[in-house]
Amino acid sequence: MVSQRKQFPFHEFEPKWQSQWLASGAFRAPNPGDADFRSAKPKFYVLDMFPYPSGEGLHVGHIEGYTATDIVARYKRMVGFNVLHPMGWDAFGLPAEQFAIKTGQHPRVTTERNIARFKEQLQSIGFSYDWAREFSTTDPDYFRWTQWIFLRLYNSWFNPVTRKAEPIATYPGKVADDVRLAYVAEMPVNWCPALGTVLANEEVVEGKSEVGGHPVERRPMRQWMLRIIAYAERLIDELAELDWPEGIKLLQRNWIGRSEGALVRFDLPETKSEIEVFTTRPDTLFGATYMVLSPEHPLVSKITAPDRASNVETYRRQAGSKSDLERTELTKEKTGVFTGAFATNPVNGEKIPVWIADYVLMGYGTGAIMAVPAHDQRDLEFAKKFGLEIRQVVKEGNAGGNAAEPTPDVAFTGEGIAMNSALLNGLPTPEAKLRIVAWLEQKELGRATVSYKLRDWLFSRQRYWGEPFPILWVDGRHRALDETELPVSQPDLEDFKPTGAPEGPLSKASDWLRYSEMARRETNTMPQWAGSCWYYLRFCDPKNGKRFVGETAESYWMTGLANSRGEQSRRVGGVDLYVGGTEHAVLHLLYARFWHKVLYDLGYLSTPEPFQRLVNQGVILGPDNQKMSKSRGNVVNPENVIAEYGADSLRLYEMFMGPLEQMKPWSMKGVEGVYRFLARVWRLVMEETQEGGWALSSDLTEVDLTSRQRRAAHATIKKVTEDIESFAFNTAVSQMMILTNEFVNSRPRPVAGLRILLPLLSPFAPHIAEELWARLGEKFPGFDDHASSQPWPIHDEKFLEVDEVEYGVQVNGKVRDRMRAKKDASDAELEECALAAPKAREAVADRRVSKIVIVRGKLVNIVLAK
RNA sequence: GCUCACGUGGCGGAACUGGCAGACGCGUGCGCCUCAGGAGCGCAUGGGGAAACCCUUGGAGGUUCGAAUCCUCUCGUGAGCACCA
Repeated sequence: MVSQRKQFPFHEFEPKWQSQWLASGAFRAPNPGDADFRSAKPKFYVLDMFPYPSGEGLHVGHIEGYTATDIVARYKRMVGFNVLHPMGWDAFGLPAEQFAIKTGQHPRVTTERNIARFKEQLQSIGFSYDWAREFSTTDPDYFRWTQWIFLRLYNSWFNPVTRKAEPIATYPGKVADDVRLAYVAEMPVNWCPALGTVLANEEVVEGKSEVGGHPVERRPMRQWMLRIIAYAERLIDELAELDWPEGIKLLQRNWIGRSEGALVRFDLPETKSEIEVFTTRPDTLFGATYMVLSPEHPLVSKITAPDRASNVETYRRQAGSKSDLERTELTKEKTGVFTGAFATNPVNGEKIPVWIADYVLMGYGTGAIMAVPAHDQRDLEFAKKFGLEIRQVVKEGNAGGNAAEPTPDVAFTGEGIAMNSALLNGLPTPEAKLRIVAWLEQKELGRATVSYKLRDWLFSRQRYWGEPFPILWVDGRHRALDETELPVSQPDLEDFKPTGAPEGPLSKASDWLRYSEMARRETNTMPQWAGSCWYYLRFCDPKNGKRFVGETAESYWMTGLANSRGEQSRRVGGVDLYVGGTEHAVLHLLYARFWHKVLYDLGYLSTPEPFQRLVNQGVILGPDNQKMSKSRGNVVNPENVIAEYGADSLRLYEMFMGPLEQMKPWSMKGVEGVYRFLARVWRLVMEETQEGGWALSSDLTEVDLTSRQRRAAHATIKKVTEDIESFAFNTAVSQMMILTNEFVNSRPRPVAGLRILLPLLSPFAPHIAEELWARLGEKFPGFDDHASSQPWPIHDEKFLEVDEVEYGVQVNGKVRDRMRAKKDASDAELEECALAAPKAREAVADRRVSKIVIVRGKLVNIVLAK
């Protein structure tokens, strides 16, 4: 295609301004202590979820969120804030490592190349980042502190009394290793043979790896874990204070999965053992007719009767070899085997059989349940299959109501009235729960408790391209390296292939591995999430060589938010605005909160939460309304859009498409639409010369705005300001279009209008705003400095007022006519005027008017009698 | 299955706290300008109807002087969870 002459020379001025901003350090954010730091200004920390620099380059989805934050950053600077708006790279991760395995090229090389490309692309869009704060999670100066934070976790425990992390030295018990926040455990984990590594629960989706979709199996292994469960309660409770979308809060709450219930002890006299179960329905204890242990339950071999041992062993082996996928797919039919053991139901002394079945999961509760088939669907299915007793102990309805016939296929799981339950009979479920728990506690057979779905965070990976653990192994015991030995860098390797064993690729570097005669290094590395758990802190003070973040910098940027009017708001967290996709709802956003709370508890931070306000951008679909993917061939490349329409058009279009949070399809026609708008703005100021160049328009004059223009201008100031504050960028753009259309045909064209429009436009389309501002400066005074360093315009309500308002005239709620009325017309005048409107009179005809509703400035509704 | 979110023209979407539905943009039609236009400018554009007028925010009810907005049910789409005891 022959390149068409562009409607305005963006390809000249966009790169020009980009390099000028870069050269002048226009968006540098001074820290407290710097010579140019202005302490009187309020601060604003606006952060993007930093990207993984993939080989694909920047995606239009990245740009949507980044444009939104850039608009806010630029706007906040113009209203007088110190703005921290940084960017960096989350560069440890699988793709670079897999590329290395294929090509033998060191991941560092690929990573550096990708970072360079990403950076160039971001700069070509004119984002106002303070590039002096840039870092990558793979920089030794950065991951040194990631390792340091790991040591804080390793050297801390969660004190249940204070509900806080404390240094391990304060632990009163004997075995510190039992309570460390970072600990080693031998347990069944998600092993992905294809990736040669284990994965966290959060990284496994429907039995497959989130990355690549490879099958994942369960396999017992020795792994590093982080004790995130200790924080489950605070992670739920403290969500309440955050300005996050309710949907994300809900996702986190559900993921953490708090449920209240009771622990109940069942004795097995024959083997002198006891089984503890968790139940949310202690009120149904009288209906417990059997028990089920998870196949992995440690008590299984102890209690199994000799004549059952081989059956049980076979079943355990089968269950153990099943992948998660198989185990969930085979859910239609319940399976299980009887252990031959009997337990005593503590409430009635009955002997009930103990089974094992894979529908009971070791990972939740105690790995054992009491089965109440009448009131639990799964127990019912199991009981029916194996012919176990079903006993109804709750009836539907209120006290005195009839007992519903137990249906054969559907268990009654709702609340109701206890029956067949001795001391509970006649009690409604909530009271029955309290009563039985009190009874159990008194007899020391059980107690009220809270259980969570959240598992501890599996924190080690068998990979090369990640942070090595600052840990040594001596005689089979782990020991922390001293802080002074950080960072621990990966050894150089020729071969990055996973070993397929828990040792991982680092074990191939024998020199590196051998720390001393006795000590060997830990060969696992940290998961990719480690680096993103605290990067927002490092941005406050990225060059600090003495501390992970300097205290002054941290307390300045992470506390003391003020809104645009300088008012302090209630706050708990540090980053004032955090924008990114929903895909991190239960991963990064949960992990980062956890680390942050630990560091806060240990006294390193000033706030208990990392992100005060979170906004999710919606997914951008391809033009065909499908998810963008290479295989569908519907991926929009931002570089092409910039070449064709310019960076300002790209930015503006992404904001104009629709609400930020919403999913929406791409449309090249839509890009052309905003491109035409920017061309119209350009021609407001410039006109074409005979020679085909551009010169200031001869229509431009220093005349007053007409009252209509002034009203439009002030309405635009108001709307754009409010819309930026409320993230309604699409309607802000609409309003600027309206204002521009007001000036298009005005001759002479008042320069004063541009003094308002260009600053409003500059956060959205900074290049054209700067260029036109500079061009106007050649002839008109007052256009000194830059558009982006202008104070934000302030609207004046008095210019918005009109003398006459158009009213809708309704009869019985239907618009029949319209009328004009003075803005301060009295109610009586409005009524009279409405009744006189011809079409309204026709609609009223000879019927009686019962009342007239007046909505000032809007409408008059004539209500007729029935 | 459970939980949550969302359904408005041919399309993306507007509509403050219940107050004139369809702003703005795309597309389309007609006209102007032009050597030319995938440029620009003007007018029109929810549907039906010649018109008066009627209909219209997924569907059905309800509350209200008045509902896209609130309530109940229902259908559809999307997301998350999924044997969680």
